[in-house]
Amino acid sequence: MKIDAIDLKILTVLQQDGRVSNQDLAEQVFLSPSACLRRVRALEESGMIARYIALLDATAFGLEVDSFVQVTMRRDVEHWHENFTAALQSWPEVVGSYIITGEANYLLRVRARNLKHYSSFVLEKLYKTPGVLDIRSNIVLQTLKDTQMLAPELLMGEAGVNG
Amino acid sequence: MKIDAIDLKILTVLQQDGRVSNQDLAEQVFLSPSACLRRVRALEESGMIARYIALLDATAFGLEVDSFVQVTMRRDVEHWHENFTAALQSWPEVVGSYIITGEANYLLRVRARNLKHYSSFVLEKLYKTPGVLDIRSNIVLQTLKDTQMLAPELLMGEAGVNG
DNA sequence: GCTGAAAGTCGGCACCT
DNA sequence: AGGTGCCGACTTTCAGC
Repeated sequence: MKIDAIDLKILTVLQQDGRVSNQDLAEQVFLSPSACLRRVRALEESGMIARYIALLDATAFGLEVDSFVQVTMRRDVEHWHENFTAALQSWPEVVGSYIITGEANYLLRVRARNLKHYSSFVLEKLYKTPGVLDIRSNIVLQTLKDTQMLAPELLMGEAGVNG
Repeated sequence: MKIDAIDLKILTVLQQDGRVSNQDLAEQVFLSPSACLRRVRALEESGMIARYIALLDATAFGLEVDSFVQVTMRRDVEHWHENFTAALQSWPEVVGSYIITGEANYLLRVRARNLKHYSSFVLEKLYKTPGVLDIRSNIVLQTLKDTQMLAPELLMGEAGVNG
C-alpha cells in the first residue's frame, strides 16, 4: 500500500489525538470528511493504524516507581523461556518485555506503586521464577520523553511516500 | 478524587479501545450513556485519563530496528545535560528517554528503519553530541509485551477505590 | 448520582464529478 | 481518486426522579 503526504499528516494528527472527530481531521488535512474517512479506514484496514487507546497518567494513580530491569537467565532449567514468558504476561507490573542483545537476556519495564511494592515484585515474583540468575534494576529518576509517536520523518523513505 | 469499581472498568475498556462509543462503553459497565459520559469527562478533567492516541504498527512502515541505548556522559563539558535533553526532543528516532539509576546516565529507546539508519543515528547524532562518553546498544530481538496498559490491580489500593 | 427524552452533531453510504 | 447530500446513529444537555 502506498501512502502520500496527506496520509502522513493524518497519521501525525491521530497519533496526537486519537479521538479527533473525522470532520476536524478532514479540515486539518484540507480534505472533505468523506475522503478523509476513506483514507483513515484504509490505514486501519492495512494495519498501519494498529489501534486506539487511552493513556492514563500513572502519577495520578500514585504509581511512583517506573523502572527498567535487566534479567539474566541460567540455561540449565527446563522450559525456562516458556515459563518466564508466560509469567511476564500475567504480571500487571510488567508493561513491557523484550529480548535484547547485550549482557542481559531480557529487558523489562516495570511499574509499581512504591518501593515496597517494587521490592516485593522483584523478590516474590521475579526472583522466584525458575531460571532467573541475575537482576539489575534501573529505576527511572526522570522521564524526559515517553511517546509512542512515530514521526513523519521516521515513516518517510519507506512504504512508498509520494508527496 | 475517588474512583470506584465502575471507573476502573471504564479505564480498563478505554485503555484497550480508545475509540469505543459512549453507548458501547455504557453497556459494558452497565450504566446509562449519560451517566457513563459524565464519569468519563470527570476522569479526563481530573487528569487520570491523560489523552487518547492512535498506535501505529512500526513494522508496517518498515521500521525494523527497535533498541534500548544506555548513554554515559562525561561531566567536564558545560551544559551537557541541557544540550543533550534538547537534542533528544528533536530527534525523531528517540521515542523515549529516561534518567536512570545504575551505571549509565540515560536510557533511550530508539527506533530506526534499518541497521544502516540506526548506525548513522548513533555515529552522526548521538556520538557527536558534546559530553557523550559511552554508548551501549541493546537491540530488541523480540518483543514479548509492549503495552501502555495500567491494569486495575496496579491502579487499585491507591486513589481511594471503594468498590 | 442516575434516567430519559430532546436537540444538535457526526459518521457512513450512495451517488456524482 | 475527491466532493455533495442525505439518513441513521451517536453525543450531549437538561429536566425530573
